[in-house]
Amino acid sequence: MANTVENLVQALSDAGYRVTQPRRAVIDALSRARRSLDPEEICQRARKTHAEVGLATVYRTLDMLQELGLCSRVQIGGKGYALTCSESRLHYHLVCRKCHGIVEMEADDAADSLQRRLDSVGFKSQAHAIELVGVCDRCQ
Amino acid sequence: MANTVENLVQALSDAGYRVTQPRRAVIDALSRARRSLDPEEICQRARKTHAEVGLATVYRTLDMLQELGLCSRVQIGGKGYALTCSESRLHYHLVCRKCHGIVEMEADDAADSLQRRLDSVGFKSQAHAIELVGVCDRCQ
DNA sequence: ATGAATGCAAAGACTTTGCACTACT
DNA sequence: AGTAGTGCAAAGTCTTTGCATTCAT
Repeated sequence: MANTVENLVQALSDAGYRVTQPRRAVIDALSRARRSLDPEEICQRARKTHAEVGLATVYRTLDMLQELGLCSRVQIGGKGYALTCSESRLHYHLVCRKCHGIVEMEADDAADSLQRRLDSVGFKSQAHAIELVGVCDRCQ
Repeated sequence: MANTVENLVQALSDAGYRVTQPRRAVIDALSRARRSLDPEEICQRARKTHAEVGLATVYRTLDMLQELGLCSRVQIGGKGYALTCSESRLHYHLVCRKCHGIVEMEADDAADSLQRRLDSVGFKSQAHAIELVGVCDRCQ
């Protein structure tokens, strides 16, 4: 099941949050992104959909999405970047330290056994994705 | 092969960096920690070993260690936390979002197949560990 | 000896918060 | 209508940087 914009918006609504223009715009910007974006970038892109989007709202929306496990924030060189998952099942995000590009990697049996082991130690992972930061093919 | 304090110091030296008292103190503090620490905490603990350690040096040392893949920085609630690996092979770090405690999880076949897949997409992971942030057994 | 590394303090960057106003439900 | 959500700007944190001095090689 893919996390389309509509699915994300629906999840927001289901969680009892209001579906507002700025939130829609932020989600839209995140979904389109092929790389992880910092809050400033998200704000700029969101403004193309809905002119008035404040940086504070971007931060607030990101917190909300992260709370729901719909996006994650990675730290690259001290700075915070955010990305959404296009898949809702447990999988890997490979984040390039240079270009911030994202490669999503299927979970298959490796992650399944990972999930079983997480259960066995009683650890509740709040994310459906695992971030690996490194250098991608093209940037080496 | 475990990453003892001496191994970490050696790695520093091998990489051409000088082995100074402050750096030793930071490494020592990180190694003893059973949970991820923020820079301020690292600084305070390091001062027990070597009285004069500036926060700036902590940041500089963390950058250095991360560069060498000897420590990683996780983002929890917008704040940056650091942790070292006690193992040098690819494995998982389970970081509790509440107590910041760390559970290290063996890699075994799951991570081995992960490594193979990383190779196949040409992605160079700079970390030997994968961070998973969630809520641990005791904090639920 | 000599240049890398340090501490301090100042500068800079990132994130959160307060408040009057707007707009979902 | 009523309240959650918003933008703005100010406040608060976290991180980096400049520079004279110290210290490892």
